[in-house]
Amino acid sequence: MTAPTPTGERVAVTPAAVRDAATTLFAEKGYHGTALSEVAAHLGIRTPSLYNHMRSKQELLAEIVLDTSQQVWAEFGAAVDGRADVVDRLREAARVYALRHATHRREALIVNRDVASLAEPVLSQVLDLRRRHERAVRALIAEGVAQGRLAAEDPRTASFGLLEMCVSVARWFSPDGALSAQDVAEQYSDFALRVAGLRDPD
Amino acid sequence: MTAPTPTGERVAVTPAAVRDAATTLFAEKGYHGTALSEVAAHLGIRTPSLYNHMRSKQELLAEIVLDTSQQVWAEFGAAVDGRADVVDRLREAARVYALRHATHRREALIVNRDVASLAEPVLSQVLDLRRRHERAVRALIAEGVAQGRLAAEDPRTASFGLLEMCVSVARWFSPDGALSAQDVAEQYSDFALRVAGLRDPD
DNA sequence: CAAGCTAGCTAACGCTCGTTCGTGCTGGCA
DNA sequence: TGCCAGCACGAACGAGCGTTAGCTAGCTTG
Repeated sequence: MTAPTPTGERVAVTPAAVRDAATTLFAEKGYHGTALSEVAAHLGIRTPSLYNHMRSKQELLAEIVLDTSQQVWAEFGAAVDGRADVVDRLREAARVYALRHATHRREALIVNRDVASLAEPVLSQVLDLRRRHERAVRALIAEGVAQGRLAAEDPRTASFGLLEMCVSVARWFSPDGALSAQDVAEQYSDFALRVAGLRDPD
Repeated sequence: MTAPTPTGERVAVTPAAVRDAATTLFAEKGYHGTALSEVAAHLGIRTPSLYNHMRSKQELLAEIVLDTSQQVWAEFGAAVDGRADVVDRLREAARVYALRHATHRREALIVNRDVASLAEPVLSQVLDLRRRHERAVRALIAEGVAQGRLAAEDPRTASFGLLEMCVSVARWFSPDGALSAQDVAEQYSDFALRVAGLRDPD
């Protein structure tokens, strides 16, 4: 059950462990920049042994990206669900999005860098999920503007800026830093509302 | 002087043309995801002929990324130079940065995606330039806060969010869209000041 | 018209990649 | 105790990569 591990690790090699190692390496060096031999070395086994736990390198990428994209969409739904105030909904949507990019840095980096390396049909599914998310945020901003609560002159531009700002958390956040993931998410949800033109911020 | 061009192009093949083709393809599919054979096909020549106009694939990447990074730093200097008001300086710094990401989309995408594929010593130079830029923006924010003109509670977090928001322009902007690069840069410089906590926005 | 440079070409290199195959050890269960 | 499934292994594959070498057609220059 455990690998001989010439590199020191002694964790069980499972499909989840393979995926985790691939996630780390894909995030660090990119999909095309990572060889399966590196994934295998990270687990202390030889390259062909990987195929006892996965079907292909492409499927590894597809799983990581699709799962993450679906979770983003689900979290957005949960964030806005049951909140009446449009500003509250937007704040919470931005907060969970920023929080995810602090707590799931590796997956976020892969989604934003290697989506172009995905094969169909997963590529279309992922792009569709991403589009739905952006449109939903844009609609929130537009609703806030219509109610006079927000002052964004162009909801599309604002939604792009706001979302990508949250994405960028994955590029610098460190769990060892002074700020916790929750702290950062809180700050970024404030930033997001300011970008959307919240009147009289607290 | 002109290539036989089985693919239809008939422009002269020069070092600049090779770099331009590589820029387009690296931006689209990533450094490791692009084969030199594709660059050659894009120019209507065979792969080995590329070596009459370049030294290596790695050097192609290094030139693109280093040049761009240096220009960013130079533009920042020119933007803040001679402006007394700290808010004006920050606004202009954000404006030129956002503008560049609309007008030089391909280069921006490469810098942000493939910097990890750079070899030393260029890697260190690029990271250093990027760090200088971020620190300078952070200092502007801190100065604005000290003067009571801005209300960012953490200049570091704000500078990251603000800069990466501008970077994201490269991911969606289209010169064929309704907004010009200047329009977008204007909007984003407003966003940036709001993120930095500008009091009573116009 | 001869010489020489430019820049294209084909062929070939050494290497690495993702993937497949068949073998053999090993540990849990009947 | 004997069997069977699980899983790591070495060997090998075909393909594609970046790069080099050597050749040649054509333009420029005296």
